[in-house]
Parts: sequence; structure tokens; C-alpha cells
Amino acid sequence: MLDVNIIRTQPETIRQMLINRNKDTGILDRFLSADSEWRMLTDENNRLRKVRNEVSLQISKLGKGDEKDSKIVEMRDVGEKIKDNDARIAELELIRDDCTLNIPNIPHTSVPVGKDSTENVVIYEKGEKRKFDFAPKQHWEIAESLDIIDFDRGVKVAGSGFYCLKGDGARLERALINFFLDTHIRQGYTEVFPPIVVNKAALTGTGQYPNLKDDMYHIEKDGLFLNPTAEVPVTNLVMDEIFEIDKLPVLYTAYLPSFRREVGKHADTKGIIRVHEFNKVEMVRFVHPDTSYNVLETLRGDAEELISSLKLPYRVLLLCTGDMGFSCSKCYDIELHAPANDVWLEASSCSNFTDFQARRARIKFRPEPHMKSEFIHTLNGSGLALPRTMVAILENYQNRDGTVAVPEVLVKYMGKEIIG
RNA sequence: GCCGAGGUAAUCUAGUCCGGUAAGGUGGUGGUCUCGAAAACCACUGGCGACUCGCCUCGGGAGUUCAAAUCUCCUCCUCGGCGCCA
Repeated sequence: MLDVNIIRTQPETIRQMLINRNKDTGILDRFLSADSEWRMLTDENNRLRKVRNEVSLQISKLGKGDEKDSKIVEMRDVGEKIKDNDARIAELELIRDDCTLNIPNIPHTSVPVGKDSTENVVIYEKGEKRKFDFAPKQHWEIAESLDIIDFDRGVKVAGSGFYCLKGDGARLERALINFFLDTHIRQGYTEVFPPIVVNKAALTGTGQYPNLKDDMYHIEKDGLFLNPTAEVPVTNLVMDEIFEIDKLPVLYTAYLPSFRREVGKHADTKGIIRVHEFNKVEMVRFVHPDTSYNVLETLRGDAEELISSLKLPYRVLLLCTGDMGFSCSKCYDIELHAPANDVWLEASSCSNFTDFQARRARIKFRPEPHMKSEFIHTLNGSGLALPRTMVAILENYQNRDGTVAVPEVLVKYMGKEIIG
């Protein structure tokens, strides 16, 4: 959520921002028109209430008589007018709230303007793409022949888009989660394990609600949603809280399953690249506003360290305005190379949300003791999404004989060097 | 699921029966005093706005009323007891 004062005083900045993000600008005009009428009626009601407060006090001090009766009659009309205005104000507030909740964050000046993912900028590539002296297999072929992923039985218990890890597959998943968490703890994060279901307030706080509501599993009876990304429960742990300056920065990491309905998406991706349920380790940072763009680089480095340790080839993209998430002001995607099809797979997204989420979730800090509190800056990044890391490992570490080498850093977690 | 107790400002609490400007304690800041500190005393210490002024604020919403923290109805949350239960 943006500061409404910015929308009021710099509407053209917001209009250009919406155009850069490839979004309809109608929302801005609806806001401006509802807001100016709201301000006018609110002011009128303030003046009417002042009259009513004063006269009501007089009434309370008057004895029975005509003067009292006539003032009561007079105030009855004032009360009616206030009530009518309030009804209209409530309507306008719905419009205003709908607009402010749906206007995205303002991209940082360093973010390239572009219409969609084709205009993202590759910052750099690291690591050598694997070269094969045999025909590399697809990850699902490897997984099935090694019997480490059971696609059919996953479908049996939950339906299309779900799968079951088995044997060394399940163990590799657990090894990766532990390796990721251990690395982040060393990097200074505190591990948390929050609830896997989240409520509407939490989803609103980080910006998934309302604009992504159809992408989430909804437990209607209890008003809860299955976690779409650990960003939601972890960031909202501190909803409505004020940090003292000496407690900053706060760094959390969490392993948590994530759920996506993926409606309208083609189920043409074989294997585990796009699934309804996947594990992910997430990093979340709460920082002083002056530092957030520098911290974004650090956060991205924290994710890259995992990939470098696994010795996987990857590249870093700076997302353009048209492809960036709703709440971000700046976002890097990190993509792993999957050699079987020579494609890049997004395994991490690292974003600065500035005060956009903090304003929605009311997360503040006090710059100096006893001073007025200000909104904090929030950042998060995946470190990393499990299925795509698994794909990259299976495809990059495969051998001619169908076995898969275990990346060196995972050997102590796996207790073996070869899956075969 | 049933029963009970609660939700008031940064925090703790009073006020609710019986409607009339949200009282007080703690913590905090500033001041007086002091060589300095403590204590004591004084002032300030929720949000918003078009900012000498005003409006809003007692979990949320609706209603009654000239007027609602207070009365009525609905609802959310927390804690406890019972029940069920991995």
C-alpha cells in the first residue's frame, strides 16, 4: 500500500508507474475521484459533529423547557444529515480501500522499464553449463528410473500436480532443506517454523490478498488459506509491532511448504517444475529504510552462495517493470540451468518491498528512543525453492550409467556420494 | 462443539449496573530543586486534518438517542473449564 498522500500529491507519477507496469490506470482515477468526495464529506461531517457536540453539551445542562426541546429537534436533523453523509462516506471508503489495496508499489529508478518477461535484464551468468559426452536425460526420466519420485502415486492421493518423493529422493529433499537452513543460520538468520495456514489479514499484509486470491487454496469453513509462500507467515509474525532501533535488523529464515493452485496455467510442464505443492526455504529481513537497497544485494548474495556451493550454473535477472511482483520496488530472479532442455529455471526471487508491506501490515520501528515510529522496510528471497533445485541437480549431476552424483556439500547430509 | 471470563491509549488499570468533555498508576520526555544523583513537585506523553482550531479513538459492525466506552442486537479475537482428539 502506498502512502495516500503520495497518490494525492503526485498522481502523474503514479499514472506513469502504472503504465510502466503495464497496468490499467483507471484505478488511479477512481481513487482520486472517490478520495476528493470523501475529503469533502468528511470535512462537512466534522463541522456538523462539532455543532452537535457543543449543542448536546448545552442540552445536558438545560432544565426541561421549550429551549431544550427545540434544540433536541434541531439536533435530530443534524444527526440525520451526519448519518446520510456517513453512509456515502462508507461507500467511498470501500472504493478508496479497493483502490489503495490494488495499486502496486513504485519501482525503484534502477528498474528497467519493460512490458513483460522478455524485457528482463540478465545481470550475469555464473558457472559453466554442463557439457555431455552422452545424451542427457530429462529429470523425470532420471527420477523414475532411479525410483526416487513417484508421480502416479502422488496423483492418487492428491491429484494432478502432486508427486511423491521416495527413498533417496525424499532424503535429497531433506538434505537440501537442512543445507539451506544451516547456511542461512550461519549467515545470521534466525530459523522459524510458522503456521502453514494463514488468514486473510496476513495475506493482505504482504500483498497476496486480494490480487492473488484465486491462486491460493482456500479453506472456506475456517476462513484460512494454505500458505502460498513463507514470506506471508514469516513477515506477518511482526504485524502490528514496533521495533526499537537497536533491535534492527531482524533476519528470519524458514522452511515451509508452499501451495499454488496454478489455475489457468498449462499443465504441459512434465515433472516437478510447476506443481501445486512444493517446499521452499525463505529468507526475510526487516531493515532500516536507508539500507534496504544495499541489503537487497546482500540478500541476493545469500541465495547465490547456496547455488555456488552446490556448483550449479545459474544466472541473475533484474526484472523489468512489466514483470515485477505487485508489492516489489525491485526484484532479482535467480535461475538455474537445466541442461536436458537447455532452459533456465527460476529457483529464487529476491525483492525489496520498501515500506509497501510494512504499511499494509503496520510494521514500524522507532528511529530514536521515544520518537515517533516510522514504517520499516521488508525484503525477502527464496533460498531456495526445492523442486527446481532438485531438477538442476538431477540433470547436471547425472552420469552416463543413469546414476546421479551427490553434490559435495550434500554428502554429509545424504551419507552417500552416488544415487543409483 | 458446549459453558464461563475478558478485549479501554506505549503499558497496567478505573469507568459500564444508573448514557452527558475517557479518570488514574507505571514507563518515557522536558522543567524546578541539586556540585551531581535520587526523591519530591510541575508540564507534556493515541490517530488524522484544510493544524492558534477541530474531528476521531474504549476489539469490529449495526441499532436506539439531542448525546453511547456505558443500553440493544450481530460478529471477531484471547484466556480458562468441559467434550473430542494426533
